[in-house]
Amino acid sequence: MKIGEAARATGLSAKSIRYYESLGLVQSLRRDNGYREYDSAAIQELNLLARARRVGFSLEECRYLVSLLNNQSRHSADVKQQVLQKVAQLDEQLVHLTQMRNTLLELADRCQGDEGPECAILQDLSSANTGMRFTLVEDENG
Amino acid sequence: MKIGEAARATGLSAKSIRYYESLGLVQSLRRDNGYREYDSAAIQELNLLARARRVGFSLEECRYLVSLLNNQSRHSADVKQQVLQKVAQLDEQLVHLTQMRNTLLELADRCQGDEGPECAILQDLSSANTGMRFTLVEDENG
DNA sequence: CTTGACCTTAACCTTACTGGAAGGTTTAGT
DNA sequence: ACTAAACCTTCCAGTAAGGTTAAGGTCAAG
Repeated sequence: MKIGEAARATGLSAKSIRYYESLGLVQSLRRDNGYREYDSAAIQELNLLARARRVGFSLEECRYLVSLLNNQSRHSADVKQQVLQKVAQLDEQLVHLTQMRNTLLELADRCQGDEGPECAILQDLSSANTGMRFTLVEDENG
Repeated sequence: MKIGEAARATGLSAKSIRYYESLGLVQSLRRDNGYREYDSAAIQELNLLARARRVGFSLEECRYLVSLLNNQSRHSADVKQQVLQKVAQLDEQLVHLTQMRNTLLELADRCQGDEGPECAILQDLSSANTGMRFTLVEDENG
């Protein structure tokens, strides 16, 4: 298999495959003309890279997963732990994105959204960020 | 205000402030010794940048928000639309991350997680990804 | 007079690629 | 045999949003 076929087979771009090779994540044989050649074991590795990337693993994490794939004395517990750790990371991200989303919705709710220039959103975002839910008010004895 | 104070006041790093200036997102006056000087209007812009970044706006989107902040004939509807568009983007991301998370949990469920090398996760990830729930079948009339 | 805390610019590192330049190879068609 | 399309090769540059380090100027205190 040449790189273009390998790309179509795995859903990666040829560019990405060369990039992964430059990082030592996969190897390729070479034909006499210099073209890269991929066998079924290489295609397996590329599939792992493609799919692991799609579910959120970084290339360094993929490097570890590929090493496990090629290690016949691996423990499946190590693979599982890596996956569950990634789930925990995604959960953190989800919490963060949800907070951002809710903040934006609260801001949008307080904005008229008309032809006028007064805008609660801009007022809020451009003022000092206390991070507080309540506003400080001046004392009577100032 | 010097850049360090401005940084502490807004929660940005001095480095980021210089970077934003290099992109033309904010301006600064200069003292005789070359130090940057920030007035309250500049601090407002920096606050907008800091907080807009935190809720997910890109620097290019921030550029637009700053231009609205400085445009007295703006329409608050434009600000609101930008915010709601960002909410929609975050919603897309949330869907995507949630799918990734669920895929990973399904994979983890099918893995023993023991000392042995057999691992449903690696098997799944390294095999061809149809990504399909249904398989394409050839037409009778070709 | 020196130390420490500031400030300045410039240049490189990061992640995970994508695009393009400049050129070699193969294949199909005429 | 010639040519054009469709492959392939390497290398260089750029993206977002800064962080890090280097090398040096400025300023206040002790």
